[in-house]
Parts: sequence; structure tokens; C-alpha cells
Amino acid sequence: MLTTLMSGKALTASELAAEAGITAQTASSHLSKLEGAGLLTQRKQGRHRYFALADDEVGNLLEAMMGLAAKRGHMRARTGPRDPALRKARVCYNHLAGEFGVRMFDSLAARGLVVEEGEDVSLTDEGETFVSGLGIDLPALTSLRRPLCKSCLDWSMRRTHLAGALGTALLDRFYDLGWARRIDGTRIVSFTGEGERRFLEIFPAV
Amino acid sequence: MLTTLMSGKALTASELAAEAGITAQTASSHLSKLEGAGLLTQRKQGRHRYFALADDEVGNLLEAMMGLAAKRGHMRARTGPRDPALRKARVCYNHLAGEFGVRMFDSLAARGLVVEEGEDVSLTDEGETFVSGLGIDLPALTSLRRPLCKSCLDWSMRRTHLAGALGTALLDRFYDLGWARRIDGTRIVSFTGEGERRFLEIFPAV
DNA sequence: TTCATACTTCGACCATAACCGAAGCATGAG
DNA sequence: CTCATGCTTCGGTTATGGTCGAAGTATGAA
Repeated sequence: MLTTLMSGKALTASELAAEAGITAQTASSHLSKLEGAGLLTQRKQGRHRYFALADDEVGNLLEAMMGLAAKRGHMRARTGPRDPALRKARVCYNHLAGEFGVRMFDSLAARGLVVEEGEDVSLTDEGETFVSGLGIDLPALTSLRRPLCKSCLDWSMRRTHLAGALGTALLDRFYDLGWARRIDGTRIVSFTGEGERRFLEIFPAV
Repeated sequence: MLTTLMSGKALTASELAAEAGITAQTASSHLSKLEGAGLLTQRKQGRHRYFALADDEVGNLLEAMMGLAAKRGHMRARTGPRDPALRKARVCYNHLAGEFGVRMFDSLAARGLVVEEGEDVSLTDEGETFVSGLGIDLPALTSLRRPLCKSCLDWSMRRTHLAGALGTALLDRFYDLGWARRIDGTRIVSFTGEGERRFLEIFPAV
């Protein structure tokens, strides 16, 4: 039920029970515990009770837990969000995840613009030129104490994507350029037709 | 046992059992499960088996989980070590934790010498002057790849203290100045009378 | 070799968690 | 009003996990 709610959408108790394959009674019991623990919020609306993750921090923790579980080979058969829009592109903390996030990272790595060494990721000289060309103010980013590049394991793809200050800056840049926007109340990053075209062009498949 | 291992030190099965207040058999059962799950690593050395967290990612996840739990008010009643000396000042990885660690961080933050932004911590210009005045070779630290400042959640105090290269350098400096020394075989940092006086003077309570 | 220590395995016990059927509320529709 | 729907509470069963005593294995010391 928690992973289902990671879509950011609020779902009713019945929907969550059906999703989890348990009866309404059992679901009700779990949901009340989760709400009591502060992990879920509940909103009554008519006869329905809509449940959602309490805040982003809960979603981030779930994603971190699933990321670690995936690396250790303990994932369930079904992984990642079912919603195709979420699988395609979503926010993870403040950077881009999903198929688009992984594609961007792979594309950068294949052209030698970033180098992955274990858990560390670094930007090469060519990479600096490249991201500057995208309109990223690199000196401003490096002046932050925050690590410029970090790797982050993608939940649905189980592949590395780009986190850190640069990951955040790139997603913000896509917003600024009007290529994509965050769908309110969800973790979905929705690309426009033109935005998607440009993104795929700039980050070619490897 | 996992929270105990967050100190970064490798501990034997018996030590972990004693710390958790369970028998050796029970501890053995849990440790083998945790190792099987890839959360712990084991190193045989003579008759002892030393256990440690498998990698930083595990520690980070534990920290995130405890952070969220603390925010939601679900921390266990008994937290931190029972030994008063350990509660007062101890090493966490290579930096100072316990009451003294938290006091140092609070004092630095209250005077605007460090700034905490979520999980990131940065040293201000005034902070740079301050730590240089303490005899820290700041240029040497910043040349390291390792992050200069990191926040670390204190187990017993449930409060932030200073980790990272600077956290390590400060503790080393206290050793050099003769203010404190590490008690062999323990995580206790023992301050001398004079050392404690100077420490409390330099890092006034907020 | 013999003994002590460190740890694991086995077997059993008990507390708890997950689960569902039945019944009970609450809400909206007719 | 009555009825259907969505959800919760209650009671009881089953499965699981945590726990320890007893016995077994490995290692180092005497």
C-alpha cells in the first residue's frame, strides 16, 4: 500500500486493499496503524477516506529503502510504480528519476561527460563545457558546499541516475526552459512535446 | 545492534549481544540474518567475529529512518549508551559525539559559524576564521575529496552534531592540544580538567 | 592433549502480527 | 424513511518472529 501511494495520488481504503490483495478489514487495520504512526494522512470525503503519504520525507525514505533493497537483491517481483507517467519521469528528492533520469545519466556517462567511480560521480572538463552550454551556472553550483554530483539508485529502473547539486540544477533548468513541469500533488514530471523532443535530442540513447 | 554499529566500529557478536541485552544465541540468529540480507559484513579474526555495517549506504538509511522516527515521536525510551562517560563525549566514526559533540555544533550554529540546511552543513566566512584560529589547516582539509562538513544525528542526544573532514580535524586538534584522549578499547573521549574548561569556554552553551 | 572461550545450531516456547468473517457505524441515494 | 456502499471494530484462528536452554563446533591457550 505504501509503494502504491508513492505515486503521490490519494487513494481510498478499498482501492488500497484491492491493490494489496487483502480484505477491507485487514487494510483498515494497517491503515489506521500507519496513520497513527504519522506515515499517512487521511482525508474524509463523503463515504470515502482518501489516504496519502504524510509528506515527501516518507516517500523519500521509502525510495531509499527500496533502492538499498534492490541493490541487495531483495526486491519483490513487481518493482517501481505502475503508473507509466511515473515510470517515465519523476522527481527523486529534487532531481530527475525514472526512465528519463536514467537515460540522461547513461547518455552523459557514455560520452565521457561524467565519470562514475563506485558511489562517486565526477564531472569531466568536457562535461563542464556541456552543462555550461545548457545554461547551468556551474561556478555558482561549485561554490555550494553540497556535492556537485552524486549517484542515486533508481527504484523502477534499478540503475544509476544523477543526483547532487548538478542533478537538481538540471531539473530546475528543464522547468525554466518550459520543457517540463511538476504535476501538483504527485511526483510526476510531465514533459511537453517539444520539451521531450529536445531532451531526447540532447541526451541521445547509448 | 544496528544503531550500535552506526559508530562505525566493528564489534564482536558478544559485544553486540550485551549491548542489545539479549543472549548470544539470539544475537547470533539476528546477525546471520542481517549478514544474509547484506546489511552487515563479517570478519573472522581468531575466535572473534567482528561485525560492521556493510557500507555507508546502510548507515545513511538507518540514520534517515531514525531521523523520521524521531520527528514522528517514535524513538525508543532507551537510547544511547548507558555509560555516563560515553554519553558525555565519544567518537562517532572519527568525530566527536555525545553531549560535547552536540554542544559544539549548537554553539557553532548559534554564532553563525556554520549553517545547517537540511542535511547539508556549510562553514561561513566567520566560521572559517574561527576554526583557523583554533589551529585547523583549512586549505589542507578542503583539498581532500571528503566533504568538509556533514551533519550526523547523535544517537543519545537525538540532535545534530558535526561530522565530515572538519569534524575529524577538530577532534584530532583536541587530542593534539592535550585536551582529551581516546580511552583504548572504548569509544569514550576523556577530557582533562583543563581541556574540558577550555572546550566549554570556546564552545559556550546557547 | 586438555581446557576455556567465542560463537552457532537445534528445538521448543510464547508473544505478537496478519488475517478474515461477522457485525456495527456512517454517509449518500432513492 | 429505507437501502446500498464504504469503512471500521470485534472476535478468533493461524503464521511468524523473538527468545532462550542445551548441545555442538571452532579457535586459541596452557
